[in-house]
Amino acid sequence: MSMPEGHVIHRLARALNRDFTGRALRVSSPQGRFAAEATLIDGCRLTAAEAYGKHLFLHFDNPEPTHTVYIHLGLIGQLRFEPRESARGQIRLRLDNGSVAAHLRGPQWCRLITLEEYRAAVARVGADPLREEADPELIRPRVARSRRMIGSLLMDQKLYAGVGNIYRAETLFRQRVSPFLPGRELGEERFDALWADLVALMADGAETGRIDTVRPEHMPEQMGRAARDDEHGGEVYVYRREGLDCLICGTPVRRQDLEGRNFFWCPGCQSE
DNA sequence: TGTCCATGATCAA
DNA sequence: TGATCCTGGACAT
Repeated sequence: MSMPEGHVIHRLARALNRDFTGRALRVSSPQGRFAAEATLIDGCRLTAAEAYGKHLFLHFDNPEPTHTVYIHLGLIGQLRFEPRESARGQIRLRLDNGSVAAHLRGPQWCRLITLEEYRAAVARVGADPLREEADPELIRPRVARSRRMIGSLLMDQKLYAGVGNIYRAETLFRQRVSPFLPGRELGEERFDALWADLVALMADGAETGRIDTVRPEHMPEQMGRAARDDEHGGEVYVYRREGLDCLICGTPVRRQDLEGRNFFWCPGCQSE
């Protein structure tokens, strides 16, 4: 349903910029947990929505020092565009542009922050494959020095911002890289290949709202349906395909716990 | 009706 | 490393 990897956050920023920026908004917190903050920016104009990795920033022309709403959806949060009256569930934040409402439910956090705090937050975020100015050279040396495995480094938001559990598994598979390879043994070539692949995959995801990673030549007839039924909303090689045959080599896809998250991979294709 | 689990991250120890 | 937070769908009972 909701799929909060970076591409989703970028789509939300685009949608907000299309339909909500430039206007004064009614801001409220029906649930109450953001009510005091909402009062401070109610009636202010939204000047821009921005995504950095999985972090979403909404800038308002508030005369107070607190200009920016800082949202992180976490695992289960969702931001939906709905009729104002839609009252299902607990609505932490409502942005009302007069014709439609943006409803935030179940976020990991929703805070009102100052310009200084905004700058600090952005500075903490790593290279985001979905941002034009993202510079992989800033993280290359850190990956190249690291003893941590690449499967772990890819989930580190201070390095690869916006990459989540699906993109991690899928890009490692596509580039035939073992998740257990330490960063220091990755090498320039594979680092470049992973980065380029993330840029392409995530741009496509931001465009379509789905995570499709399977190349046409590997797409079996009957797969489309099975993959869509699996609910993550795209066609993939390994994510949640435990026990099914690898689309390339036929080896059963394996699942393994990696630092508390499910990791999916093909031992045949990703031997090194 | 209840339990488990999820595309995430933080905190305590 | 494990507990915790937040929502909602799948599945078992």
